[in-house]
Amino acid sequence: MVRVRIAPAPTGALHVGTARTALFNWLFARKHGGEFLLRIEDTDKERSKPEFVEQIIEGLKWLGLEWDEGPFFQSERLQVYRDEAYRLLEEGKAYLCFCTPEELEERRRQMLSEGLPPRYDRRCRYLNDSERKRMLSEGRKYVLRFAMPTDGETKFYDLVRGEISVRNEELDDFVILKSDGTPTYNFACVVDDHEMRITHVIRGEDHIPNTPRQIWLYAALGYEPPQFAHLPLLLGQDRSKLSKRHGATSLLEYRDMGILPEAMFNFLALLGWSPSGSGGEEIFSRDELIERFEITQVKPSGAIFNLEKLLWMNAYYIRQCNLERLTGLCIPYLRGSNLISSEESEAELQLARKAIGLVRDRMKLLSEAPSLCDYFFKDPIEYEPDGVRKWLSQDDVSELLEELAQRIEMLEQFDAAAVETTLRKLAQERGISAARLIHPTRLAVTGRTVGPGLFELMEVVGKDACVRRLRKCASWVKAKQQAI
RNA sequence: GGCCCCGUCGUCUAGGCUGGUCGAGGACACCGGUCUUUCAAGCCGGGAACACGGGUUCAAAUCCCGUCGGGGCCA
Repeated sequence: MVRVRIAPAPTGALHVGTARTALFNWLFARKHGGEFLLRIEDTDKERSKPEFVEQIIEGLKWLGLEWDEGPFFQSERLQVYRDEAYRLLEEGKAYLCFCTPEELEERRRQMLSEGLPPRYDRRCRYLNDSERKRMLSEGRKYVLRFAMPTDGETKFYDLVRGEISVRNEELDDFVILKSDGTPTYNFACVVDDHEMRITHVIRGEDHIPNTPRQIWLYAALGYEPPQFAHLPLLLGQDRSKLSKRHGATSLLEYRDMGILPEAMFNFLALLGWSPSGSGGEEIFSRDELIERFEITQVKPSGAIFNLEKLLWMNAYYIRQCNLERLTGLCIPYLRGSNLISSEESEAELQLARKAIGLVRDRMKLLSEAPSLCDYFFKDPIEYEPDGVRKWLSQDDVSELLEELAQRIEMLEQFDAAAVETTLRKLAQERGISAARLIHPTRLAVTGRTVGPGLFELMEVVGKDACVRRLRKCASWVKAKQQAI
């Protein structure tokens, strides 16, 4: 039975890179009918915060990555790590180290100055019993260090990269239990992955250097090691690891700016992986991704997080989205811009639905909803300067708009078709192109030069508002011309 | 600095294991055209890449070696 996990530290918001790792684990589990677990690595008391745990959970749920077991908290398992660490001590596979941070720092500096790599010199590994007893009786603080083999080579097979090997002399005797009794990352990770019966460790490439150490821990503890797969890192524009200085890195930030979860899911799945022999398709449903996902097809090289492409994909999913759901998703943004009241009425909802239906093709982010459809909810307060220059500066505009207002006011049946007929007829009578009337009308009604088809838009805005706006614009133009 | 990983259009990638079908395919972005009341969307078209050098081979994006470049980890 395949069992995988995501093990974030709650020391910050859920990073999109972590989300991508979670996604690949989830796909792998679903693909193989296995289980996906959530483990919170909160042994760092100082930096771990409950609100980050909440955010991790919220983010994973938003993306639709439901876990089968957990969340487990490392902070609740400290005794387990201690027991295992002391077991290694008894078996002679770990030892007490009394070196103080200051001593270590000094020796490190010295090694560096001698041109040597700064590694722990293992002096406490060779302490004899009486020396050790003396240190203990002096009440000196100690850590537990793992006794690494000093020669030979460690090899492992990575599902993404193939064989990876390191000479053991490169690895020093790392700490497994700190002086305060808390475990280090590598140790807690191995103990947990074993106990949680993890079969495949799928994580970021930044963990490759940890893997050989962990493999030795598995051996020393008598555990069966899992398979490893190291995913390429998500990169910023400059090809360094994606971080805050590249812009938004938190999954929830993307949610808040109006990315749809299915767009993020699809996008993230295609960073570092794509279905083999794909004929250029980019849009995949969850089920298709599960079906086609193959961990061994993951590309080993880093992938730049390309916001442009995410936005394109999001726009695609917005266009595909069911209108009812899309409207619901836009409501908070409309409310935030005071376009609809906090307890919206049925009428407001209906208007929002129609407005969103007309502007959705132009929307890349849900957060654009207010700026795209504010004129459905309130009269424009100004006109786009470019539009004014182009379409509202002719001498006859004021009169044309006034005339159109009058004719529209007379309409008994006010809908897109009627407005179109009325407008085109007026243009024809005056011997001008329809465009010469359409553009000023758009400006008058929406304040903008761009937007949905004018006639459908006017139908939604409504007769009274259209007439009022046309007249208001007509007099605005007149006043402006007289002022010159 | 040491170790490890990586290197196909600007970006995400297909192809690489199993060399010839690759005169390198798709997508985003960009440019042009089309549709059209505008902007989008759609459709059609365009420019744009196998990091470099050396092998192996009849034949290399694909296999081998080296160089360069980038990144990660440790400090």
